[in-house]
Amino acid sequence: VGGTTKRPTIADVADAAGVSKTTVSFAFNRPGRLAPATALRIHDVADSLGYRPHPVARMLANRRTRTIGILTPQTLSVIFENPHFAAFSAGVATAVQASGYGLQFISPVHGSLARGIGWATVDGVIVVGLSPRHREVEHVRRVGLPMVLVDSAAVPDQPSIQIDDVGGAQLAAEHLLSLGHRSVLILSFEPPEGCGGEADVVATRRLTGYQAGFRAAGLRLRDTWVLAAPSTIAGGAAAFHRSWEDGLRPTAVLAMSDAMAVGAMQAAREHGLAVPSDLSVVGFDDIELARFTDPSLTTVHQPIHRKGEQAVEWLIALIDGSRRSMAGERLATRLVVRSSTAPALAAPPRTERG
Amino acid sequence: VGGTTKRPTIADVADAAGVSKTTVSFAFNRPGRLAPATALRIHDVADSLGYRPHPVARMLANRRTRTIGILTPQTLSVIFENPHFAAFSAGVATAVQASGYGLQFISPVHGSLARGIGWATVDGVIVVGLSPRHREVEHVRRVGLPMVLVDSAAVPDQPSIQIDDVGGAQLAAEHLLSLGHRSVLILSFEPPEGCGGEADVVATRRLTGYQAGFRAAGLRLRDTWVLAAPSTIAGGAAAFHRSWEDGLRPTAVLAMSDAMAVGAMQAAREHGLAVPSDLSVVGFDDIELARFTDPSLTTVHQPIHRKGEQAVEWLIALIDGSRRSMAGERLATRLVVRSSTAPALAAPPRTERG
DNA sequence: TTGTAGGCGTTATCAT
DNA sequence: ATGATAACGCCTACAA
Repeated sequence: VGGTTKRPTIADVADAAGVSKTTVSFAFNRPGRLAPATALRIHDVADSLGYRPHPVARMLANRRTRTIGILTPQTLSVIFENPHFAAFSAGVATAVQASGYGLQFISPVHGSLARGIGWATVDGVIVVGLSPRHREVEHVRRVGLPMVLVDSAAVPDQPSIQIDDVGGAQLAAEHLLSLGHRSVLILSFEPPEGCGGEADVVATRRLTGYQAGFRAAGLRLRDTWVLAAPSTIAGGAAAFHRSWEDGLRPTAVLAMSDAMAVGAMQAAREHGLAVPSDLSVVGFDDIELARFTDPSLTTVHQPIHRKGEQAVEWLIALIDGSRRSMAGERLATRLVVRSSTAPALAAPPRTERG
Repeated sequence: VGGTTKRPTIADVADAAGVSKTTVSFAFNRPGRLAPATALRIHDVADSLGYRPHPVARMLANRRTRTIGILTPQTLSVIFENPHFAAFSAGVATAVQASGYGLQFISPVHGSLARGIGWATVDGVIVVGLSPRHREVEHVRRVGLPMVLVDSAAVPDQPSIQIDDVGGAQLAAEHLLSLGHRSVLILSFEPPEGCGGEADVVATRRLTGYQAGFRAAGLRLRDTWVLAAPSTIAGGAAAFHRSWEDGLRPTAVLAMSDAMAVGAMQAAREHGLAVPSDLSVVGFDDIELARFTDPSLTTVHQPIHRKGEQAVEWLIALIDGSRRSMAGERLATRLVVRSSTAPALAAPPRTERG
């Protein structure tokens, strides 16, 4: 129970075993190059001393950390509570683990992402939800850190995972319109904090898709029926309540995330509305929960898990310098019709007040 | 543009600015000790060169990483999809970020946690769901890495966050029994993989609590009515289906996690059962979703977020050597009665077959 | 206010 | 099969 004795180093082991540091290093990293007996003895000595190679020193000498980072502008705590991000992280984690890499979450330190990056020991980063022209993205590029963009916008010469937000959103809108809905409330993401007024690219694309759907039906979106909220269950619920108090009486909701959609369904119930007979709801993402709500949620499926895996694969290719085909065909989205949508009532209430 | 040019070092900056390495270092770490003009000039030069201090070298010289690790026996991917773990991580992340630390997830490399630890650059670890006598825990202790145990068992001289699993489970059981239920299906965690046959301590404690509740009512658990499943929505659903096919006809379900409870509710609906009139369901954890299911879920609340924060606080105290009061009063649990439980029907079906 | 020199613990190169 | 020595990039007494 030595307490705070100094941590043994490779030199201590070398001394105790009567060999050189090189030999000890070999015992751990290239056991094949050593006489079996020597290797064994060294490991015994190391164990008895409680020695293990110092990871940081190892990284410095190797000039690689075998760790990749996930970079987001949001606070870590909101991230884990966001089902979409959690699922994405799961995809990333799967690929990372398969490649024998470590995973680090990089978030703003004292509000500064740059500072966070400055302390992160990673070989490359996956950047989520940041515009390619964002300050911090430029920073990473200048620093020369390998990087893959996700949920961002496409720029040439910059690997980025694209998904078909516009197409998916359009399908969602068309579905609702074809069911006869004309009073549609749109629940949009709130622009992420600390983003310097930059419009959230994903929200913009999805809105564009909704618009396209409306236009195809000869209609157009009304600004009053677009509400921004945090992409959470509570956020969606609050937004729906707000719209109700403002006198809006939608027959359908188009939510940019499943979390918001679930919140809207919950809020609707509290106002005595039945889903889908009184109110249809369409989400986005197709998180696991969407199959398990009551009624199950009609939503736009995107390959969240795959998105994470592909980001890692590309990033590691970038790190290894093995420039593989990073041709950016965008990942497809598709509408999944479940039980939260139904035809609009014959005479949908069109009033905007009372 | 430059492609693969060598990364600039502190020496390059020193040369370009016509000062010594020390001065450059001061410019970054102790700006106060420098003439303002000098500091400014150095920063300019550094920027134009694209220099940033190398995090790994920094760690080596400082002998601290300013990063803490979360250690779990599970695959990272299952972890993020588990709402309870996600919420716990959020709590950890909150505290970590407030302390200016980084966060790293450590998971088995090639099936070995020890190998994962060997490569992790952390000042200390939070160990989740591992028995104090687990091989890997012993390993961490021997290595002398500061450590806080969570969802584990209490041992003297080892900081660990305790929550009142037994008491909470007992409350849940008593609630159901007092409503007249006698045919109760228990959904238990599956023992985590790679745990070497070691019983999962949390599951054991909760089962003990259920038992205590039954005993207090003069009853006892029947083994046939305890089913193990993965702690997920799908796992809970599958388990309920299985029990139904086995001819079990419970009037109530006692699930060790909210995820499993939600799954059971979903499965019950598919068998034409209404919750709570035909089947009462009680969960455990009180995740955010529990308030938003339909019907909302009666469950045992535990302070998940707080659990994460406290783990970090203690760990950092350990790292800093500021031995604060780590007196282990266990965090309280309490029953939250919502809408998923109701009195049992007058004549509960007691048959175990058909 | 700034510079000199040694150390942090490891791996890699090149001998022997 | 093993060893001496020089990186790796930074920090920090201590000296000037």
